[in-house]
Amino acid sequence: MAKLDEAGGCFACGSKICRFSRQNGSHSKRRTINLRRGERLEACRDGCIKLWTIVSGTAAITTNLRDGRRQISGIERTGSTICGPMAHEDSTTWLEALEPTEICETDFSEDMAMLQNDPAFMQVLFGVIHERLEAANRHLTTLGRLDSTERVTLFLAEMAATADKPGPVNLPMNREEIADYLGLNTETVSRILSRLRKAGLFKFLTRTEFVVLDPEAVARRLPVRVARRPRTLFATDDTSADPGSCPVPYPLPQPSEQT
Amino acid sequence: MAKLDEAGGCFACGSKICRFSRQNGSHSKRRTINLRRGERLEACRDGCIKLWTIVSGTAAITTNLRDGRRQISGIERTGSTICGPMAHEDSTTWLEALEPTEICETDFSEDMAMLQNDPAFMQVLFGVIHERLEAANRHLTTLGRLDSTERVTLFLAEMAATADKPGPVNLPMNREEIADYLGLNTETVSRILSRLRKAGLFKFLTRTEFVVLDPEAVARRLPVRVARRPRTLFATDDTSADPGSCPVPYPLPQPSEQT
DNA sequence: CGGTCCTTTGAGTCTGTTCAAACAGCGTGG
DNA sequence: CCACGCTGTTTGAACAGACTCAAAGGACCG
Repeated sequence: MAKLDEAGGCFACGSKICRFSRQNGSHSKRRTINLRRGERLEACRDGCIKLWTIVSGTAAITTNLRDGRRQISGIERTGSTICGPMAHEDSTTWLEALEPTEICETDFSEDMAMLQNDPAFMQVLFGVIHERLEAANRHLTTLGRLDSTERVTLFLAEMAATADKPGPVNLPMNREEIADYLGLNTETVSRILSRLRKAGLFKFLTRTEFVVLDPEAVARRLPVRVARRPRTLFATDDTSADPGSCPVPYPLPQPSEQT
Repeated sequence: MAKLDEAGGCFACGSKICRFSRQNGSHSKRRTINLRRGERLEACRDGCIKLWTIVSGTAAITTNLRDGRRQISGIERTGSTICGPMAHEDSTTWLEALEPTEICETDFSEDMAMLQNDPAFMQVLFGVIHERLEAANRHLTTLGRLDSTERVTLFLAEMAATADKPGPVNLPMNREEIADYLGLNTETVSRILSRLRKAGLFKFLTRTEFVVLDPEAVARRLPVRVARRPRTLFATDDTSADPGSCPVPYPLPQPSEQT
């Protein structure tokens, strides 16, 4: 058995999903993958179920249309879990590391027949996918109804809000990747970043590191609230595991506010 | 007990979810709701879990930003099931009927403690939410990377592909609703519809009924494949229930093609 | 027949894209 | 150490697509 922390995840990846993987015997299906920037994980094809949890780093869920256009549908950061089957029939989708990224992969393909009868597992799986749906809907609205300035502003605010550590925010993406996430193009992103910098909202220390100078002004410019990091799957460092919150390893998401 | 059809759904709504609702005793939590155009179902607030299955008609999942901008994140048609907790902290989201719509509501709030230990139920729940995530990601790419002509073309093609019955396609939305779905504005939608009509791709019988004249040309103009109706939850009319496909009521979606 | 609501069409404006060029950072090799 | 080239970024000018504002046209209903 792998060591489990108090919150029910293993120390390797902090996720609450990997504890369902086989730990002993020849079928141990869990492994750690280290990706360098640009390296990809493709969704496997025939009927396998893999889950990836970001242990550290940042990765993009990327879709390519057949004529080369690209859309990043999600930026996944430390602690978030991606559920395998992401390939559409037609366009290609994969997970791509934006910086050196450590991923805990659990392959449930062989165990699926058993696990789909395990309610605890199904609850975790539901939680994972529900979180992604929420994020997708938020981003949908961003692309449909916010103008380019609002998109970039929201993007920076969310990168700041989901940062691992306090202090200057790490921005492990180039202009083209930001553009592909926001449905814009490189030059537009660059122009808007310059404008936001001149407006005194953000300060760029380097091209990949910035500080939010005026959070109130940022919030005032946005017609939506900035999404915070989802309820922490992680029982990281000091904040030692939310104590005995619920009997199941991952609570079914409910429409409650926990502002 | 309610009558079950061969596929495991009840006759009332055809969904495979409602069979988990209590059928007898005082707690029967299933009801049929008839909405007229414009009427809404709000996601309930405090910790309740409701699922809505569209028995007939069309409804839109609609989000309002605080400054009045509106985004329709999904068009839900006969057979699709919506999972309750859709409200963000900030903006308001609801389900709105676009035409007279019959909805089968199942409220699992009281049964949740029990049902979340029922793997069959969790599998269905997973299936429901997974289907919505797929749709959300497709639409995300549409909004991020397709131009207005492509969006409208794709929209019409998908309305045709998901229509209940063959023959002229029913389009139960006005121009503003189409615009809110596609991230455009009313006039743009109208202009593009005119252009597509003149190009001989579609023919409008009335303002809310059209025919796809040239499906090949439509497909050629699009950089993505047109999404078809998801694997039929329904064992409707003649096609009597896909025979013994899998032992569980709803198969776990797998990254398999079934073109 | 008149009124209302939705749609269509036009003219002008603005936002974001395209194309092009200059610039900055950085590693390599002389 | 500096020159060079590569890559990604910034900025500008011209263009195009989508939006705004406005007005006319249709459909429907009392």
